[in-house]
Amino acid sequence: MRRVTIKDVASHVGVSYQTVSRVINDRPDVAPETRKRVLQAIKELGYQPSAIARSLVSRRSHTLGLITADFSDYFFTQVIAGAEIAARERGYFFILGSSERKPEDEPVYVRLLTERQVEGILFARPSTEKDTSHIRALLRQGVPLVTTVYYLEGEKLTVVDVDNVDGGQQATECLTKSGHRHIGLIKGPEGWKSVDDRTQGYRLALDREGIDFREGLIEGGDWSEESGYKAMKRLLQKAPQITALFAQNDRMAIGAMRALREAGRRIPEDVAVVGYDDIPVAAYCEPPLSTIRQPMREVGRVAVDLLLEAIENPQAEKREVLLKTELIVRESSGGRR
Amino acid sequence: MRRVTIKDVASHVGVSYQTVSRVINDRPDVAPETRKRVLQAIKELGYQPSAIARSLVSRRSHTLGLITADFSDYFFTQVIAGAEIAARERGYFFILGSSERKPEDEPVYVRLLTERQVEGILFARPSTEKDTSHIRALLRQGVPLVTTVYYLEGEKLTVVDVDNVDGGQQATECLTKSGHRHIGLIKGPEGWKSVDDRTQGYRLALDREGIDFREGLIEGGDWSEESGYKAMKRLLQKAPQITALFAQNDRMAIGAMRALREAGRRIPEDVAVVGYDDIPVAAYCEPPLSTIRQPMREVGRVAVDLLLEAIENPQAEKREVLLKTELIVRESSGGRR
DNA sequence: GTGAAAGCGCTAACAT
DNA sequence: ATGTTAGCGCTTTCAC
Repeated sequence: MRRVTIKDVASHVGVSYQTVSRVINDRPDVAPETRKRVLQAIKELGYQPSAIARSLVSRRSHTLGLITADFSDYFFTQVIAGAEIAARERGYFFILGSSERKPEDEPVYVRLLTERQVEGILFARPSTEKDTSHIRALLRQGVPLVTTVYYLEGEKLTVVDVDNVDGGQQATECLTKSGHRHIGLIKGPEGWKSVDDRTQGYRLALDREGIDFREGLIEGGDWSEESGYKAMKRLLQKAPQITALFAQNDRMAIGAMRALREAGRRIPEDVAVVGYDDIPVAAYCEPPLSTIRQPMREVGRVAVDLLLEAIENPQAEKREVLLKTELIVRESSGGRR
Repeated sequence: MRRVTIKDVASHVGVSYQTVSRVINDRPDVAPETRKRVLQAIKELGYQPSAIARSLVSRRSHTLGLITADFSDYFFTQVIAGAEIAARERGYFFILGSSERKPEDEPVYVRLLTERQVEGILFARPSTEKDTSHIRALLRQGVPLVTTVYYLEGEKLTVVDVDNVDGGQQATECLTKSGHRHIGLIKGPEGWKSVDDRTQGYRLALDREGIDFREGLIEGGDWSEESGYKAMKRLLQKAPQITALFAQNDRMAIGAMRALREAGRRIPEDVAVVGYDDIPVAAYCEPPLSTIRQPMREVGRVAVDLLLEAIENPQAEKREVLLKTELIVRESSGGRR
């Protein structure tokens, strides 16, 4: 069962196959009558042009590579959704090259992606890579490249990120403004820039109120509910005086709220809580979780815009785009005290 | 900045480019010394074979198409993650062809996918399509095709699904076994086979205990927390006697639990609740949610296995594979009454 | 063991 | 307006 090719169409109509090419590419120089017959034959034979053959000659694959690490992560999943839609609107497709659970394989996927002639690569994963030489190699080769929330030391990259300093500050201010002075912090894992940024925002908000930044009020988790739960337990142990908590993502906030309930602390009366992300369940937690909403899909969309821009104009200046967050006040943060 | 081709390598070494081809394809007939020099040149020049050119001549793209509808859906996201890993292990890549929010565009993406010479297509989306003619066309053309949880009337498909009848029965039995006789049901949206199946399981479990199946205990949602919340409110209105609830996914269960709390019903003392999916937050709800765990990643993995099987052997018999669910008992379902 | 020739399906110049 | 020639980067005969 051979595929129908341009030549089959041509001989069926009785013209040269180049004429068929003209028709499918909507070129002007072809008689209306001929065009009609060609179109008819295309339909009859069920002809579909081969994108591969086209790519070979045009040297444009209209394909983008996507490197991701974790499909369970709500943030990146949404980024990918936004990116996918944006790419499709512009006539591009994504090839999936995830490296879930095996960051050490990433260089391999990147190579496979470039072998497939992707015109650019989007890195939609956190900055937890050890080996970055393959990325530097890409940069040297001039492969268009955009990352989301991922920076590379000593290299200028085009990255789309969320203003996490501001976000962390918004979250914390929501608490300080209610009069809280002992505000616990549950950080995300080491090595994430967003963690450092949100922490800095936390610090700025405290400073503004003249509250000391104290390590004793800080614990860390790995973004999971369970880690938030455990961090909160430790925090309750070492800093029982806290009256508020900023958890750097909603999942940890939810785990922390469970620990608080188990410890008999009421939310928000005894301990006010603010999360980060605004995942769908946040509004239905007990109590509904105040949080910071991030424009995740927008991140993906902008990333694709910049990637296509870089493809069009490879020597364009690399730049960093920061998107704003929004504070969503629900019940867990309490009112004014 | 031209790409380095096989010919560049050849002339650099001083051999014909066919010899280089032999080396990169690990063919035997090449002198060890020549091979070494070629390999050396490949490294020096940074040569990468063009997968596109290779595909053109070999007529194998080693690419699979992925049709999906919603990256926010935990189930399908996990299926995709499992599928992606399985595909990569077998040397295949996925091209993303989602049709999020625009099911009417699906035929277009399918066409674009086949133009890209995908060797097979995985449909990882629910069965809510109106227009199915493009899928029937694919079937007629003999394009290898596997779906997850999607059936097509009047066509024999290879589909990987979860045994939702059994799952619904497990969920409901967990409630009947505790002595509940007035068990409410919050269904997912119309048109989903999983909804019908879970409902049938609910019915079977009731039958087994000699409990009447009553429409008055049933409400429907759209899978979201909010819809579960509203459905529960309606249910409380029309069937205040219920002492238990089976919500067909966790997100609706979480919404329902909020409605129950607001109505002053304790969980599980007044109303026991069981969900479906075992999403990550389920264990950290208030109270922790009993639920049915589905082997989502396994679904993706098996789907890819079957797809590659169909590619190898196009006339292989189509078949349906049903994976088992697992009841996860936490607090929301209560103990024995 | 290696090279020459042909061709995968298509586009793009150049003829006519 | 249409056909001819060449070539994209590679694999695969078939010679030598």
